[in-house]
Amino acid sequence: MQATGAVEDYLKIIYHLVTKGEPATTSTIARRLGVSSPSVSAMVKRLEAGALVERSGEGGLALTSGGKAEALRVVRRHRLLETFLAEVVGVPWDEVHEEAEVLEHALSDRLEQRIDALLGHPVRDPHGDPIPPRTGPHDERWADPLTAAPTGSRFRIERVSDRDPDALRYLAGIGLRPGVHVDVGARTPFGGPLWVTVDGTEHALGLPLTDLLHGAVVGTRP
Amino acid sequence: MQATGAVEDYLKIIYHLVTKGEPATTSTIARRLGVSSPSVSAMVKRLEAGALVERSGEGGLALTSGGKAEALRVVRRHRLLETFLAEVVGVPWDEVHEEAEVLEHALSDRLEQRIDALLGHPVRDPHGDPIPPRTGPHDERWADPLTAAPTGSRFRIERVSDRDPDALRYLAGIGLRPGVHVDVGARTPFGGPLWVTVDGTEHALGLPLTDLLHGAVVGTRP
DNA sequence: CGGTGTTGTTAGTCGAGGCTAATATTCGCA
DNA sequence: TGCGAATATTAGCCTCGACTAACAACACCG
Ligand SMILES: [Mn+2]
Ligand SMILES: [Mn+2]
Ligand SMILES: [Mn+2]
Ligand SMILES: [Mn+2]
Repeated sequence: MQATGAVEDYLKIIYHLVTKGEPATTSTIARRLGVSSPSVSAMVKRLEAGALVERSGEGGLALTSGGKAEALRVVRRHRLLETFLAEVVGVPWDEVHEEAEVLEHALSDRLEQRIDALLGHPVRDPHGDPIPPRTGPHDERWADPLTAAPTGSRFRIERVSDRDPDALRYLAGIGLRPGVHVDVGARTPFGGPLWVTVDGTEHALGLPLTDLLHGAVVGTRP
Repeated sequence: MQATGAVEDYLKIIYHLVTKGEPATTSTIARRLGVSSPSVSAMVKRLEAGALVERSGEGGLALTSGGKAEALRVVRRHRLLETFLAEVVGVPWDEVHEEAEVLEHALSDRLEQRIDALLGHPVRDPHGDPIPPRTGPHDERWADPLTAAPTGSRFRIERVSDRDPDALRYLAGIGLRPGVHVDVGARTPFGGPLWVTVDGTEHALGLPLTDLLHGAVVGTRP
């Protein structure tokens, strides 16, 4: 089957849902892609005919090995482009995702390899997302969200979800980027904000925000 | 009307034909685009409905002001991308055209402006083609082909047609690039090669090649 | 003057990728 | 227990952009 831009986007979404443990169903795909359910039904039929996805026992869809390989190629192009745009062109980190979402479908193998070499074969994009290698194994596992970190712990941010530009700008503004350590403070009950200290300054982060930040506890507050 | 990638390519081809003084007809467009005549007929109908082209008295099609503006936007993106790929990414000059042919349809205004600024607002692409400004007048006129230069003259190369990668590689190999001066030697009769001296070395160039090189006579051989 | 290309259009078809409306199923909850 | 909401599919339609087959209008040439 011919991997058009639309096909690539569907495969990528299914890949993201599956690797986050969320079910890849008609409705979740439709919501994430901003498309009607019948459109997804029709596309899934084409993807099945092309042996890129299959119905997986429980609930949703799964990628076949061919579908996963294709999805990884698109994810690789996306994250390489984000890195390239940020590091070489100077595009701010809250804009790179949107640009890469389009360019990922127009990048040739040849140019991908040139960009990869120019960047020195990077392994993480500006949001901390791992860049799948051209061949060989790839680990997409997400670390725990900051939401899950216990009070009094020290937390190292590894990945920041890149889908909301406004959130990204805010987070960058208070110094929250991959690689940064934060001290986890009090948790306000009933869905209230979580207090964290970054660079000596305290901030109250709402749940929508703390769910975007993933990483690992690396000790206790000094 | 929605300017899809296909529409952009049609407008660009019509623009190129018209500015070279060649008629923009169904068959010339079909040949250049590698597409059937009926496909062109249908697309031209859509372009007319969208007020992007109109039948021009003699022979072919003409761009409306809206169609020309759209064509210039695509040409600008194409040539900016070629320049960017060559200067920043290090893509060889015989490959940039093919890559830009695809990327030109995926470049946002925002990114276009960043690249333009990063390059210092270039006015010529790697082949010497003028980059249309974002607004304001643009001169696309082609200088004379080397074919027309008289024996014994000194010729300054301004533009090199970028459509044939093999020819570009060959030309670069013997030092023929925009800005270079050549001494025009004997012209072999009956379509035979033209002798030119570049960098002190004599080369015999066939007609297909001398037609790709455009520029101006800047004096006589010293 | 009568073929024979070349050119352009129409008619009809196709696949991709979207849409709405209608129709099951199933699930949660009063 | 039964009703409404969510979920998925089908049917039917649309646009875009390609294709082939067929046909008309000309031009050129022997
Ligand atoms: Mn995309
Ligand atoms: Mn990212
Ligand atoms: Mn193009
Ligand atoms: Mn060029």
